Amino acid sequence: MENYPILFPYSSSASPFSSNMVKSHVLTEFHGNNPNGFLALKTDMNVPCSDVKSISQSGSFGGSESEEKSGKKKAEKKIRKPRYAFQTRSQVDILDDGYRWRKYGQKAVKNNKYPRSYYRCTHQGCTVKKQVQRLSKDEGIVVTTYEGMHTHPIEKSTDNFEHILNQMQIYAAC
DNA sequence: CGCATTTGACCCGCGC
DNA sequence: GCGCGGGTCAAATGCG
Repeated sequence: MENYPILFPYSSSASPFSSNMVKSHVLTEFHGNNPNGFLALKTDMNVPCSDVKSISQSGSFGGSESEEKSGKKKAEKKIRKPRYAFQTRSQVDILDDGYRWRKYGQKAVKNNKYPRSYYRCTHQGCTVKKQVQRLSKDEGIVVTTYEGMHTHPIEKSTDNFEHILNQMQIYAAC
C-alpha cells in the first residue's frame, strides 16, 4: 500500500488525530495561514455551510436517502443533497471528524494524479457520505466533501480530548 | 472471528 | 448508438 510519509506511531487505527503529534502537525500547518490554531480550521473553510450547491449530475448521489439504486423508478430524484466542501491544508487526506467511515471506493480523477476516495458512514441508517480528494497541483491541499447530515451521535471514544475540542469548534463554525 | 480496506467490475448519465 | 467519466457494489484479503 502506498501510504503517506506520515505515519502514526499510535495504534489508534481509527483516530488519526489521537496523537498530539498529529495535532501539533496540523496546528503547524494551519498556523502557517491562520494565527488561531485549530480555529483556523473553520477559517480555512472557504466554503461555508451555505455553500449548498445543487448537483445536477450523479443521480446516485441523491438516491442514498431511502431509495435503492434501482435507478429506474425514482420519482423524487429532484431533491439534491447538499454538499459541503472543506478545503484544508494537510499532508494526510484522512481527516477524521469523529465518525466511523468505511471506504467503499476509490477512483482516479481526470486532471488529477491523485485518486479520490469515497467513504461512507458505517452507522446503521446513516447515509452520510464523504469523498476526499487532493489536488495534484498542490499535494498539500486536501478537499473533503461531505454529503448529508449525521443523525446519530459521534461514536468516537473519548480518549481524545483534543479531538472533542476540535469537534466543538467545527460545529461552532456552522 | 469480525470488520475495514482493497480492487476490479458494473452501471448510469451525458456528450458526440 | 457508442464512448467516456464518474460513482457504487461486491468478493476477496488483511488486520486487530
